[in-house]
Amino acid sequence: MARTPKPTDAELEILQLLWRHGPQTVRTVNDTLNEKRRVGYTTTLKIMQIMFEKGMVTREQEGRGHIYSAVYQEQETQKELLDRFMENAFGGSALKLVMQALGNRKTSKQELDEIKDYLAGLEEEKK
Amino acid sequence: MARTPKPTDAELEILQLLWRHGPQTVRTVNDTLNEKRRVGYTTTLKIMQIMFEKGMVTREQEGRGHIYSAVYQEQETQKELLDRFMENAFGGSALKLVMQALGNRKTSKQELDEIKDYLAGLEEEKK
DNA sequence: ATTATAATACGATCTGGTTCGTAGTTGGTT
DNA sequence: AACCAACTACGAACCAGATCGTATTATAAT
Repeated sequence: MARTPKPTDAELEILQLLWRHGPQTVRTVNDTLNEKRRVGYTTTLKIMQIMFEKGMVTREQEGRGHIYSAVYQEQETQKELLDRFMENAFGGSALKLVMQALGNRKTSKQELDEIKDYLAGLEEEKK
Repeated sequence: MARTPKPTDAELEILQLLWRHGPQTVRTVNDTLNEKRRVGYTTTLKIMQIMFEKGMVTREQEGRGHIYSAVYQEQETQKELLDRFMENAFGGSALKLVMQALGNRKTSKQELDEIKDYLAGLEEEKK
């Protein structure tokens, strides 16, 4: 029960929706998912039930059904996933990962500037 | 056969070793793996055989056994994985990913400097 | 040549994730 | 009260990955 559980791909897809649009019913989530690809209602239901058992979401009764909410915030979940990914794919090197993320990709000048500002801020803290 | 196959976690772990220490036997790979955790020899063998079938590694006979080599370079594989991960976990935002990677983590001043230099280089190209 | 050693090949098992069908329940409508 | 629509709960089926045991093969040493 201790740590924030690591979501699977299907779970992450649902978490994204809960983060973006707030607490929702299974129906709503499933409808949104079906805008992109075909998924059965009970499939979505099952996954959200599993997420509930794992403690990744809470739910409260509302009429006949439930309204689900994400337990962990987007950022802390992303941090966990990133740590794992950085370890698995980049041998733990944040440097390599960042360079790969910025390189050979159409990062806008504006984004680069934002990152530079962000870096400047970090340096301040370190001092 | 077309694209660079997406390695699983276990495969990636082995690829790391092939990238770092060059072509090796199953024995060598397995020994190295066992420095960190307990894995049976046939497990490692099996995975490397599968990787061979998938075309992720090549191998050449050498006495009784084989010497395995990675087919795809570290960087191109990392790029594939990163693209996928960025999409899944960060909704495709390189900016968010980079910030998360640099923030709340003990990135050394030296690493930060390297990144700044790298960014400066990128800006040059863009201009 | 026989044997011991070490590698390969193969298949069985286990686990976790995804998908969905079916059965049962409940609340709102008539 | 009876009915219908929508929701939940549950479990079956399927697939992929990981792990390992066993059988087979081949090399090198005696």
